[in-house]
Amino acid sequence: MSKKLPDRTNDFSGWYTQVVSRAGLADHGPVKGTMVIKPYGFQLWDNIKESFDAMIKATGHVNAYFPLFIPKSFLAREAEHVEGFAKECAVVTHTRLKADDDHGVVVDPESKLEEEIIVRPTSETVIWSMYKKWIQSYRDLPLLINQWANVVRWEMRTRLFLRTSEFLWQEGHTAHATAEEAQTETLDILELYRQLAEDYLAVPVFTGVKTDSEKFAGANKTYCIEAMMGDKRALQAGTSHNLGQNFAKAFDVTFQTKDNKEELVWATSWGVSTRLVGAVILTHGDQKGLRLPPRIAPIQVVIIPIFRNEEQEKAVKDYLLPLMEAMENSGIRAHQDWTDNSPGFKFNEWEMKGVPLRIEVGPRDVEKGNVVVARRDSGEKSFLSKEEAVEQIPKLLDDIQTGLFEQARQFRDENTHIVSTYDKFKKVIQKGGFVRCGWDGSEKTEATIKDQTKATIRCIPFDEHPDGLMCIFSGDPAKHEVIFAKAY
RNA sequence: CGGGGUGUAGCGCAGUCCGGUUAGCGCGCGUCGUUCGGGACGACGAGGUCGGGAGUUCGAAUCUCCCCACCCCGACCA
Repeated sequence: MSKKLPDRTNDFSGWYTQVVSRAGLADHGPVKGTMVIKPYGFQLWDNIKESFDAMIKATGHVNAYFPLFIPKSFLAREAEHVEGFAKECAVVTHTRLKADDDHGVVVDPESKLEEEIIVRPTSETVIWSMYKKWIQSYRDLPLLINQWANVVRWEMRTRLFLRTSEFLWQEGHTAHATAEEAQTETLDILELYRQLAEDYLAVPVFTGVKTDSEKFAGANKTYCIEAMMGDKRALQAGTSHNLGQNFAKAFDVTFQTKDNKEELVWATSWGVSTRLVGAVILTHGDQKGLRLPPRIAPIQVVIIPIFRNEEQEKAVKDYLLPLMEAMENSGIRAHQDWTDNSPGFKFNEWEMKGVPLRIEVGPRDVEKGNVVVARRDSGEKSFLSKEEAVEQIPKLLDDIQTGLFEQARQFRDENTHIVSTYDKFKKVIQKGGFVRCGWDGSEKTEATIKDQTKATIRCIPFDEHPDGLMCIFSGDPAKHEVIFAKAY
């Protein structure tokens, strides 16, 4: 394995693959398109998960778990939904194997299922089949349930974290008495996603609504957060759907109002996935590897001891004790690396893994009462007294958190262009970047542009100003101001 | 599913065209020693049904046929 990563500007995708592997985040599973999330990668996901879990619990949501298996017929209940997912469903057709003649196994034809079972690509259908039982009165509403689960979508082209056949996510499914309430929920959750992305992952996002062609199959409206990756392509980082009464109709879920009328309930669903880990890598990584935002970093501070003999080793170890204790008391996730690799090797290794702060402690520091503190974001090294270090570390971590966000936002803004001619549009898209421009609202325009440039409408941003704008393609008055980009 | 490619040690590869002793190399791994403030070095060592099957041959990683797997490029997607 070569020591240097592939060049991030020329071979971004090679760079990504290597970072995922060499930072110890994930590996390929034995079945094509599957992913093994390794401990370091899983801690990262866990921290993201814990952060969001706290947010939804604080807003009245509760967790539950619904089955992996869904009757095949359920998917067909909602017309658009089935069309959207049919092509990528794994199907269970048999329930057992039997020994083969030559020491293998074959599917036992006798075990064929009467009704085949699909592996959930998303859980709307099972959940709404249950909601039908649980909802009778307006008193049962709103029903605010989330689940953390795996889902399977049989993808043709996969990449670790960004698109895998099986992935982990959370899916919220809520039921409400009124359309207004459902709409409020949809947007409230989108706001939580924005906070998760920006305040925790330090990934700046555009918020907005999807066009009809890009919306979730079965939704009335899909809202999203869209981020720009280091190669100037867009990544959809989270979606929140207003499902209207589509699933209530499909599963016949009604409730009695206060004045004893029977009405269909209103629904939302929303999800973020392990793709967020990919977003962090693609947003903050640099030529040395990962750079993790402190709030979600599995290890926030790594300590590299330096010594030449047993005497020095002991001196360093003792010297570190109070420092470790102080960090533990302030809730900092610190790790000492006592492996027998050389210090230089460790520096590179932990930089690859993206640990925000590194502390070096050697004989010279012990003698002077110092430590060396190095920032992963800027590479800057400073020599601090031990006491200063204890005091400065939380502040440095905060600095890095906001610094990474600011850096990413600046990069995104520099590469988001307002253009008014299709020529200019094509140039920007080809070079890489986001385009903000007018769109006449027609699906045909959208499809033609996609065909010609590979760029899609990532969203109609909430802060759009379509007045006076012309459509970039047709020249007609714009119905919306939209953001175009090539997407993952 | 179409087009292209690759299967040899944990990983990356050479050897295959032109069959011939004991199948190599780099990284990694193990033991010991010297190192250690930006990817250390030496010595010794472990590790292979050469993707699978059948065939040709005195002899097959190498030639022939069949099968399998995976990767890359085109139509879908969080």
